[in-house]
Amino acid sequence: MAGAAVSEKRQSSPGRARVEEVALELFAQEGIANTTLQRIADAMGVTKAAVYWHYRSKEEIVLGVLKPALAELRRIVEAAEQERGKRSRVESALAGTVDLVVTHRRLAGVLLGDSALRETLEQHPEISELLVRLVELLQGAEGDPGSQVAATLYMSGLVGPATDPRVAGLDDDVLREYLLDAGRRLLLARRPRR
Amino acid sequence: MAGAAVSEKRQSSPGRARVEEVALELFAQEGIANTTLQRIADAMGVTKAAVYWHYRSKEEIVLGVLKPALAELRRIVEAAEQERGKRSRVESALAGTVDLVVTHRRLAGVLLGDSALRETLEQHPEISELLVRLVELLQGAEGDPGSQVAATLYMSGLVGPATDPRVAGLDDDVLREYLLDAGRRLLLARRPRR
DNA sequence: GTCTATATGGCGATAGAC
DNA sequence: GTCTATCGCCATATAGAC
Repeated sequence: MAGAAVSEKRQSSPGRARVEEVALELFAQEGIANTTLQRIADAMGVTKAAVYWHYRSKEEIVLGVLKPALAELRRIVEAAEQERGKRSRVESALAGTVDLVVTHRRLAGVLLGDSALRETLEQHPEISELLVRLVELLQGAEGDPGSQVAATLYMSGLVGPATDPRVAGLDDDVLREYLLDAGRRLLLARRPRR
Repeated sequence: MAGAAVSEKRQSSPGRARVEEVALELFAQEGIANTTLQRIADAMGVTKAAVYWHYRSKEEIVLGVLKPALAELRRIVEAAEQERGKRSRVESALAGTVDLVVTHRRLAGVLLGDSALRETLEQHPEISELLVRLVELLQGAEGDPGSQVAATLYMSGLVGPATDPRVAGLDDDVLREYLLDAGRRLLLARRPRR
């Protein structure tokens, strides 16, 4: 605790980085709920108490793991909202989310796949507000039921390509193109009026 | 235990039906992991031990709740496999799964949304084999990566429309049509070759 | 079939020595 | 920063009376 305590830099220490690295791996493999502090500690070769020196709760570990992805998602949403046309906004949000999922598959799988995590995220207004903005972007701001159904199908569906072992072998660039194709058909194709 | 023990009918007693009814409600509202036996018992106005008289484990309750949906899914898969053309098989599997999700939204939400449940289902070969056959049907038997991505996006995406509060107000018939539209665009639209 | 009471175990989290 | 040890809690599951 030499000069580190000065002004409390919050977040990011080398110790935390190591914890979050192995935690992500375990979260992706076995889910958050099944990943006990004991297993994280075992994987690091230390004890629970050593892990807990860096954090005050398990939730803090989870949020630490998710933080980079959420920061990136925020940039994606804000960039998409800068686009002028409706269609451009959808395209931008689509390209951004696909890229995020493809390049961070394990993290995306954790973020999207864990139902218990949703409750946690809803406790954090700045995060759930971000997700609302994302869904609105994907809907194309139409707000008609057809667009809502398509948008929620796409959003919740991303977990499949992120975790399905059958697509795990695809290169990033290949998966990205297939996902963009699928997303465009779902979100941008002309739909019958009702 | 008058004449009920004769030949062990397995499954389905009036007592089990009542348990599974309230269990489904709680599973849908708060997830399987958060639904303790105590809460099921409270909702029924009895004690944990009374609930446990009908079952040997919590997993048996979960499987009991899921059983009707899985039986229906089996009929859907087998019917789709009887269709002759590739496209007909996709159409049939799509219509069947959409109908299942729409008419049993809460049950579908539980079945599709719980990540811990997947591990349980994978322990039962006859169930996971059924899901494999379903994915193959939705892929159109092509097996190319684009079809795999689309199929897994659709499958994992169904949980959204099944649970999203923004579409909860839609009538069954309306939601069914929107989901069929989305599914057709995703699974049946011509895709660029690669 | 339902009850009270308890066994059994794992979890997150803390205390305090080193 | 890491350790040993332990607390407090709540979960599933069981025993046995009624």
